[in-house]
Amino acid sequence: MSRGDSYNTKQKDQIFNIIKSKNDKFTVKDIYNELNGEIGLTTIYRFIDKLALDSILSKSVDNKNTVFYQYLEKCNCDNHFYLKCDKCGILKHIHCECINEITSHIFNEHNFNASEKGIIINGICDRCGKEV
Amino acid sequence: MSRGDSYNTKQKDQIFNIIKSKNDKFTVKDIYNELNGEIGLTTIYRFIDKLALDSILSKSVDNKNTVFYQYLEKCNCDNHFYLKCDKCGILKHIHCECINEITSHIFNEHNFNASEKGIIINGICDRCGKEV
DNA sequence: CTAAGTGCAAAATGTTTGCATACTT
DNA sequence: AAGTATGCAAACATTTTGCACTTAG
Repeated sequence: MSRGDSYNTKQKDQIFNIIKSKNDKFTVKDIYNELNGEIGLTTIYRFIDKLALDSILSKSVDNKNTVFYQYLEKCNCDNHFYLKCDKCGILKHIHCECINEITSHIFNEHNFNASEKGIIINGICDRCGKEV
Repeated sequence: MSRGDSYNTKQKDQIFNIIKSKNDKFTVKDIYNELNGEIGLTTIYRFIDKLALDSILSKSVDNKNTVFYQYLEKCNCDNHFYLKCDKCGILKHIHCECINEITSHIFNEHNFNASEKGIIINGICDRCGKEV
């Protein structure tokens, strides 16, 4: 299981299992709490940092300066991308052919490789759009 | 000049002028330093927070947990969007008709309003793609 | 056996808050 | 005059580091 680390440990497995179980955003503290302090904060920081660096997690800040993460599930298909809400930060996983056109246009015309970690398009999600 | 604040002050003007002069990302400290401590850190935090909340600035964290901002210049044209590099965080302002198709597709088919603050598409920029 | 990972306590950093003062309208 | 904004110092929270110890390969 390539996760950017070299040795497999009980701690990494536990942390990764919790992460996989989340389809919403979470913080380092969330993981720590869910483990009832079984695993040291430092370890969680170190491991999550790696996952984010490997683009297995996305990393953001909200307006209260809370740093949060979200699991980017790798799926087999190539035709997928994410919609990310500027307000609540949620990431929505979308399957659609349309992404191929977008990607190649942007690559050819604008010299930008948008495909590496999956495209994330920012905006305002359904739910937040209804508020205010 | 609508900037999400109510009273106009010398400090806000000074801060906003510096921000407008930057076409690259910056941190709160950067602004503070550029002012040689003329304006208190607290004031800068408070004002920049508002600008970010009003989507006049984009806000992100890098892998070293440094929070940085970038000025989202409003231009008159509707056909513009941003490409944001996942590595260096730079935001590139792009004019292209293509964005209209993308936006309306995503809105109609995926129920997501991507137009509110200008689309930001994440990926790997030209320069960073060549490194590694 | 060696390299890598863990976790504590301490240090460093970044951000927010309370409050008295000053400025805008 | 009333409502905001400022800036300092202090409080707070988050993240990183050093180090001795444990575990994986």
